[in-house]
Amino acid sequence: MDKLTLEKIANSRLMQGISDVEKMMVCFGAREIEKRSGETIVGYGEKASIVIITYGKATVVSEDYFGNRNIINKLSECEIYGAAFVYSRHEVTSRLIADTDVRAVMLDGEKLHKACGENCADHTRFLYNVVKTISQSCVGFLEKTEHLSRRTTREKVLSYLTAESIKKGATEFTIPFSRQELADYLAVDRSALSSELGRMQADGLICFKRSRFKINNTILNA
Amino acid sequence: MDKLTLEKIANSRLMQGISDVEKMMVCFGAREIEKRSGETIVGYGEKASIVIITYGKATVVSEDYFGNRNIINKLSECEIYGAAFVYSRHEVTSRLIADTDVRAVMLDGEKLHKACGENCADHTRFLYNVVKTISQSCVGFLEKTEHLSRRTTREKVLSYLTAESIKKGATEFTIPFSRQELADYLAVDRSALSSELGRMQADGLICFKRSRFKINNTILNA
DNA sequence: AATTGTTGGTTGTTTTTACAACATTTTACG
DNA sequence: CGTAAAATGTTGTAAAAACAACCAACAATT
Repeated sequence: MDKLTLEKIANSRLMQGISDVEKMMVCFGAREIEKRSGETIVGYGEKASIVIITYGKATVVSEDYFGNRNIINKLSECEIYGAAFVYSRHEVTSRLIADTDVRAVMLDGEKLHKACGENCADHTRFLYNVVKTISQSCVGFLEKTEHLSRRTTREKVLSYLTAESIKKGATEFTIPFSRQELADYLAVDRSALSSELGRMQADGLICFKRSRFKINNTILNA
Repeated sequence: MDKLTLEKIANSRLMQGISDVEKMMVCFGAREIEKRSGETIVGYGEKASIVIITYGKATVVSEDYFGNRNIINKLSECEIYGAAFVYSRHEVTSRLIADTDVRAVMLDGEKLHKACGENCADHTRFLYNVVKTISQSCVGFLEKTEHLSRRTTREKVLSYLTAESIKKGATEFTIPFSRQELADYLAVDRSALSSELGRMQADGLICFKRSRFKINNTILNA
């Protein structure tokens, strides 16, 4: 495992405060993988494992039997996928797709359930990091259900954009989605989303160009 | 803390395999509370803590500024609330409401972050239980977003009912929601939900009476 | 610069939903 | 048992979304 890969892994939230990251990789049966843009990194029903993205970007999706795509979230370098499936021992019900060429490290699901037997500080710390990471993604899902629970497209968009604005700490920001992706994230029709965004701009609620948005303070009166 | 309360706590998923539950309660600054039906057990923005329901039932909700209620899930005896907020250190963004008269035990959020210092087996096991429990609720949210992402009321209902059927392992089962609650869970209008359920019954997809549902195998062709 | 593909925007039509108002059934309780 | 209150079902209408088909802008490639 090269220096750079190890560095990316050490930077992931899972490995904060771990003294011997390399040893952990051995413990958890880490193996490096490479995928081309568009390929599936982890598919439905596959053996659960934790994926750490070390290079590139990826999207977590689920699709129903009629091909309706549902975007769950987006992952960048140093971010992880799959922990909730590993530790709940639940079947993998989402799919991880490479947006770009991707390098990643996969930690074996079964090995993650076993401590190293030495009850070492690193394993305890790792478990704590897992708790924190999964909790954060849990709160993230909670936020997404907030958006999805809004009745109109306008309300969904406002809910998402204000949350994003708060996260970025600015009224002007770039979102990580194309139009089609934003539509799939908010579970609305793309063209309907485009129309509504246009109306919202006409109403003075927002300004936007492609994926760059600015929300106006008039938004509070909407 | 009386025998029965302690027993309920020991039965919660958080305490599986813990040898000295009573000592854990001391470590985590457990305090017992009682609420009347309809009262708020934990409100928005309150100090994060883990709540273990020892008697009664409760509902997790969030409301937007215009009073639209969004039901997140329902909790029964031995089930827990709040762990994701505690460990993500995120602000509490949902509200826990008593459906019936409720007795519960609250574990102090700050104390949960500290091990007992003795690096004891019980604390390690507890942390592992936390991981498992939060992972399960994470997967639960994932499932809920599946329902919410469907475009029509019929699809939302089918998605929910088939998931429920699989969970119960039977085609006939009782759901934990009233009509209004199911509507708030699936983010649709109550009367529209009633109509749609009627149409679905007329179409031979389902049979129902109040909260008792039976899904037909014709559902596979829908 | 021309070509091609991708992305975003526009418009009109059909379907679906929200909303409101009311009818019916069930439940709680004096 | 009878009545009130709550829950569920029904219907009609107005609003909103999905859908489809198309156009415009932009990016990448040669």
